[in-house]
Amino acid sequence: MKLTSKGRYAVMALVDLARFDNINPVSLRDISLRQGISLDYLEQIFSKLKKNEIVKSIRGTQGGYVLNKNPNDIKLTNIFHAVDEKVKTVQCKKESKRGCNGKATKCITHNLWDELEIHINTFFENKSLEDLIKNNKETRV
Amino acid sequence: MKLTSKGRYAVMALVDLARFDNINPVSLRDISLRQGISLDYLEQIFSKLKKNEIVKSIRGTQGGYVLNKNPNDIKLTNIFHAVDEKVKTVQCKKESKRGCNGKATKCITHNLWDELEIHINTFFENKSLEDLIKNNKETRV
DNA sequence: TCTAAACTTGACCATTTTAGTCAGGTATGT
DNA sequence: ACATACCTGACTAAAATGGTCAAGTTTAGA
Repeated sequence: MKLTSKGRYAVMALVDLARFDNINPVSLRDISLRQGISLDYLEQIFSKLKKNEIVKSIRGTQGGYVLNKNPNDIKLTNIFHAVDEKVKTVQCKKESKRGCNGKATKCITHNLWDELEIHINTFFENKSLEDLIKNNKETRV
Repeated sequence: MKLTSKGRYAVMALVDLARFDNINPVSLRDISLRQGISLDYLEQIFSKLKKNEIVKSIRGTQGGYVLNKNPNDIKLTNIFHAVDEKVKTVQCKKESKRGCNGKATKCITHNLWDELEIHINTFFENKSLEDLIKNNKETRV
C-alpha cells in the first residue's frame, strides 16, 4: 500500500496555497517553483480540485488560484477524493450480485478491509488543511 | 492508495490455512481451490511467508504448509512485511542526506505522512490472525 | 489595443508495478 | 516408481503512474 504522488502533490500544493493566498491569487508557476512539482502536472491536479470546488481560478495576468472554502472545512478526505486517490482497500465488484471471490459469499477477510478503510478514512476526515498549516511548518532536516 | 492483491491474498490464504491446519499440512492446491487464487501465484507468496518464518513447509505427498507460530502471534504487520506490501506512504530517499523535496528541508507535509503511517501501522500491529479467525467467518452476501 | 501571464484542455508517452503464467526443477510418502 | 506437492526463476500482458507536449482562451496592464 502506498500513497501516490498525485495525492501527495495535491496536499502539498494546497498547503502552499493556503499560506500565500491572503491577498492575491497564487499562480501554479509559483507553487511549482516553491514545491518542486511539474507545472503541467499541477495543472491536471488543480483542474480536478476546481471541479470539486476546493479552489477557484482567476484567469489572466496576476491570476491564479484561491481556496474556495475555509481551510478548516477542507478535509484531507475531500482532497483525496478530488484527485481520485482511492482509499478503497479492496475492490469488490458491486456490479455483480456476487461476493468478492466470485462465489455467493464475501471473502473471508472482507470485514477486515472494511474495518481498515474506516480506520484510514477517520484519519482523513479529522484532518483539515487548517491543521496542516498550523502544525507543519517547513522544518530543517 | 490501495492495498494490492498480493497482501490481500496472503491474508486470505493464511486465514484459510489457520482454519484447516489442526491435524495435517494444508496444500496450496486446496487453498487455491477454496479461495480462488492462482496456484502459481500462491507459491510465490508462500515462498516469502516461509522465508519470514510465518509458515513451515512439508514436502512430498500429503505435504503442504502449516503455521510456524501461534495465530495470536502472527500480526497483520508481519504478513504484509513478508510479502513486501509497503505501508510507507511517502518515499523520502534516505540514501541522500537531503530532504524529500531535494532541498535541505523536509517537505511541508512530511509530518502528515509520518502520522498517517503510524496510524495505519497501529491497526496492523494490533490485528492478529487469531482475531480474523474468530471474527471473520465466511458470511453470506 | 497589444501582449504576456496564467488558466484550460486533451492527447500522448516512457517507465514501473501488478498480477499473474510457464517451465522447469526437487523432495518424499506410498 | 510415481504421483503429489513444494521450489525457483524467467517471462509477460495490462494497468497505473508520473509525467510531457501542444494548442488553445482569458484578462490585466502598458
